[in-house]
Amino acid sequence: MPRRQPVATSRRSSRRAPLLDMAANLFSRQGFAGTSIRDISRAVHMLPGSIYCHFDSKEALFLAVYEEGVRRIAERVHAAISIGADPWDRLHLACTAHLETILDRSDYAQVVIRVQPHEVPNMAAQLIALRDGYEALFRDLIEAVEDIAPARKRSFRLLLLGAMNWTQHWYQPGGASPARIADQFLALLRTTHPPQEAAAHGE
Amino acid sequence: MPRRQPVATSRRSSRRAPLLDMAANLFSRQGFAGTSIRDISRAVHMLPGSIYCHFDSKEALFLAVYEEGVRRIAERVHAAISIGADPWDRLHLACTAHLETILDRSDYAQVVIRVQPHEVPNMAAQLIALRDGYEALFRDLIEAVEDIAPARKRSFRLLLLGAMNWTQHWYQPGGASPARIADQFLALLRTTHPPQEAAAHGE
Amino acid sequence: MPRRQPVATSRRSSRRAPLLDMAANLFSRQGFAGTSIRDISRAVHMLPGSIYCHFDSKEALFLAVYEEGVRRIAERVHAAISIGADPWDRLHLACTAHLETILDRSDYAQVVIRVQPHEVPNMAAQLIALRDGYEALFRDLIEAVEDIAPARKRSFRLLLLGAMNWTQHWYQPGGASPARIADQFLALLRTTHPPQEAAAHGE
Amino acid sequence: MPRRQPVATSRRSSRRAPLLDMAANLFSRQGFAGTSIRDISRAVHMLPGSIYCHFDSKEALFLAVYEEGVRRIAERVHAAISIGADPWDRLHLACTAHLETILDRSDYAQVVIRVQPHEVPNMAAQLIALRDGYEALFRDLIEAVEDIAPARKRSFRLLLLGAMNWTQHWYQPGGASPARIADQFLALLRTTHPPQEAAAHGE
DNA sequence: AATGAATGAGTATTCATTCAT
DNA sequence: TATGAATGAATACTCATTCAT
Repeated sequence: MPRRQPVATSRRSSRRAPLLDMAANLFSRQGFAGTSIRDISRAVHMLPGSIYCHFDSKEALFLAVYEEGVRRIAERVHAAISIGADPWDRLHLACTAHLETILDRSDYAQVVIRVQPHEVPNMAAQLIALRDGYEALFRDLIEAVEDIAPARKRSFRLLLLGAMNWTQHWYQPGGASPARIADQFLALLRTTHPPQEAAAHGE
Repeated sequence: MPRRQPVATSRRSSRRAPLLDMAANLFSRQGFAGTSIRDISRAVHMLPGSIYCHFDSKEALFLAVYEEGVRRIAERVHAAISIGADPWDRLHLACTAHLETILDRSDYAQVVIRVQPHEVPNMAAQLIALRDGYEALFRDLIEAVEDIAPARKRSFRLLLLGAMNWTQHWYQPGGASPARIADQFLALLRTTHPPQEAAAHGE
Repeated sequence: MPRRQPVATSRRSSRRAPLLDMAANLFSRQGFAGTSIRDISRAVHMLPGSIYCHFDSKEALFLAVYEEGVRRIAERVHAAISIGADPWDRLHLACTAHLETILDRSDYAQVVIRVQPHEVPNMAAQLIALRDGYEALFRDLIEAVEDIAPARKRSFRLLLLGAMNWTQHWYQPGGASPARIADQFLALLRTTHPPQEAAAHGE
Repeated sequence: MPRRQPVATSRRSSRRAPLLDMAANLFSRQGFAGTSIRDISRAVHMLPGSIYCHFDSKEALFLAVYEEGVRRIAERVHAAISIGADPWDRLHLACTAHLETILDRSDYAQVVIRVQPHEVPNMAAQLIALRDGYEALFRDLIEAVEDIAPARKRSFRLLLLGAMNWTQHWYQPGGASPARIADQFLALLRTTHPPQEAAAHGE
C-alpha cells in the first residue's frame, strides 16, 4: 500500500492543501454552480484572486478535487479488496469501502458521486473518463462472481452502483452504518442465488 | 382517472403554462443554481421582471415545478398500478411507470429526481415533504409483497428506489427502454426469494 | 438638412443619451481599452450593471458610439459640400467640415478618428466597414477634381486624410482654427498643379 | 557615429533585451492599456513579478521601449540623410527612412507612432519631449528647403509628418513599399513649387 | 535575477429582484 | 399582465505590484 502524499501534491504552498480541502467540502455540499470562488476563498481566508495562484479557473480547481476524489475512493476500495479472495467477499468488501468513503470519510469522494459531470462547463468529458475508470473496477469485481448470470451482470452493476450512490440522498450519520448498508444491499442481491448454508455459490 | 388541468393550475394566463414548462426543462437539465431567471425568461420570450407577475421568487417557481413533477409521477404510477392485483405485479408496474416518467416523459418529474432539496434555499423542508409523500407509495407497495422479509423491506425500498433514480446518470434514449430496465432490476431482486411456481414476469 | 434626433434614438430612456454622450467623451480621450464600464457608469451616475440595460456589452456600446460618430461627420460633410459646385471648392469645404467635426465639435467623431478598429475585440470588421463607408466620400470628391493626375488620386487621398486625421495629435484649441488648417493643407497641395488665373481660396 | 549597444543598455542581464523586444512588439500591436504585464511576461517566459527586477513599473518599461524607439528612428534617419547634400534630397531620404522604420523595421519605432503620450499615466511629458526631439529633425530639414515659403513651413511639416504617421492605419506589407509611399507623398508636395524643367533634382 | 505566492483593487458581466408605467 | 429600466450585490477572473525566498 503506497504512502500517500497530503493532497495529491508533494509539498507545494502550505495553503494549497487546505484550499483544495475546503473546495471539496463546499462542492460536495453545494454542487458546482452553487459554490462560488468567493465562498471558497472566504472559507480558507484568502482573497478570491489568490485562488488563481493555484488554479487557472474554477473548473480547473473542481477537476483537481474530482481527480483527488476518484483517487481516494479507488485507493480505499483497492486496499479493501486486497484482503479478500472469494469473489463475493471481494465485492462485499468493495461495497463497504465505497460506501464508507462516500458517506463518511471524504468530501472529495462525495464530490465524485454528487456532482454530475455535465454541470461543469467544458469538463464533462474528463470527469466522465475519471468516473468510468473507477467504475470499471466494479465491472471486474462483478465479472468474477460466477453465480451472477452473464446476461445480468450489466444490470446487476447498474443496480448496485446506483443504489449505493443514491445513499447520499438519505444517509444520516446516526442511522445504519455504511458497512451495514452494504450488508443489507448485498443480502438482497445475494440470497437470491446461493442459499448460503448449502453448496456455496453453485447457482 | 382524473381529468388533468393544463398545468396544475386552473386557467390562469396563457403564458404561465409555457413558463412553467420551460422552467421544468431548464431546471431538469441545469439544476437550480445553474438556471437563472434570465435563462428561463429568455427561453419563454419574456422579460425577467415579467416572471414575477406569476411567481414571487425563483424558489417559488421552482417549488411549483417540483410540485407538478411529484403530481405527474404519482399520477402515472397510480394509474399504472390500478390495473394490477398481485403485489409483485403492482410493484413491477409502479417501477415501470416511475422509470418511464423520469427518463422519457416529463421534465417536471426529472426535476424531482435530479435536484436535491437542499440545493434550494429555504425550500428544503417542503421539497422533502413532497418527495416523501410520493415515496410512501412505494413503501406501501413493498409492504404488500409478502415474500420480502419484513426486516428487509426498508433496505429493499432504498435499494430499488436508489437504483431507479440513479438511472438518470446513465440512461440513454437509444439503449434499453425504461420498461426493460424495470424488468431487469426486479428480476435481480425477485428471483432471490421465490422462483416459486413459475416465472410470472420472467425475464 | 434633416432635423436630427437627440442621439440616434428617438426618445428611449432619458438616460440612454447622456450615457452614450459620456461614453463618446471617455472613449475619445482614453481609447477603448483605457476606458472602463465603471468609468462611464460613474460619470453618468449609474451603476455599472445598469449600463447593460442599454447595451449588451462594452463592445456594443462602443459600436453605437462609433456609428453615431460616423453619422455625425458624414452628415456635417455632406451638408458642407452641398453649397459648393466647383470640385476644388467642394473638397475644400469637405476638409473644413471634417476638421471642424473631429477637432472641435464632436466627441463621437473624435472616437472614429482616434480609436483603431482592431483595438476593439470582435468589432474590427464592422468598424472598418463604417469608416470605409465614410472615406468613400473623399474618394468621390477627389475623383471629381480634374487637375489631380488620375495616377496620383489615391496617394493624394491618403496624404490628405492622413494629415487631417493626425491633427488630433497636435491640435490645440487656442491655435490655428480647423478651417485655417484646412486652408493651409489644401494650399500646399493645390498650388502644385494650377496656380492658374488667380487664387480662389486664398491662403 | 557611435557604436551601438545591443539594446540601449550596456550589457545587463541576457533576458532584458528579449523582454524589451517583446514589450515593444506587444505595445505596438495592442497599445499601452491593452497590453498587460502578464501578456509580456508570458510571451517572454517569465513570471510577472520578475519583470520588476528590470523595470520599476509598467510605465517605466514603456518609457524604455519608447526611448529606444525614438533612438532607432532617429538613428536611421540620420544615417539616411548623411548621404544626401541637396535639401530636397535630404528630406526625401529622411521620409523614406522614417516610413521604412515605422512600417517594416521596428516594433520600437511603431510604438512611438502608435501610442499617444497621454495614454500613459504620468509619462506624457517625457514621451512628448522625446517625440518632439525627433520631430525637430524634420523641422530642420524643411527649414533648409528654400522653395517652401517660410510661412508654409510649419503646415508643410505637420501635413507631411501627419500623413506619414497615419500610414500605419492603412499600410499593408503586400502593397506599395514605404519608399514608394515616400516618393508619392513628396511628389504631391514638390511638383508644386519647382517647375521641374530646371535641371536640379530630377528624380 | 528570478520565483511563487499573495495582495487589493479593478475587469466586464450577470444575479434575483423591484417598481413606475 | 407585462414592460423597460434600474438596483445592489455577486459572478469569475485579471490587474499591477510586492515580498520573502
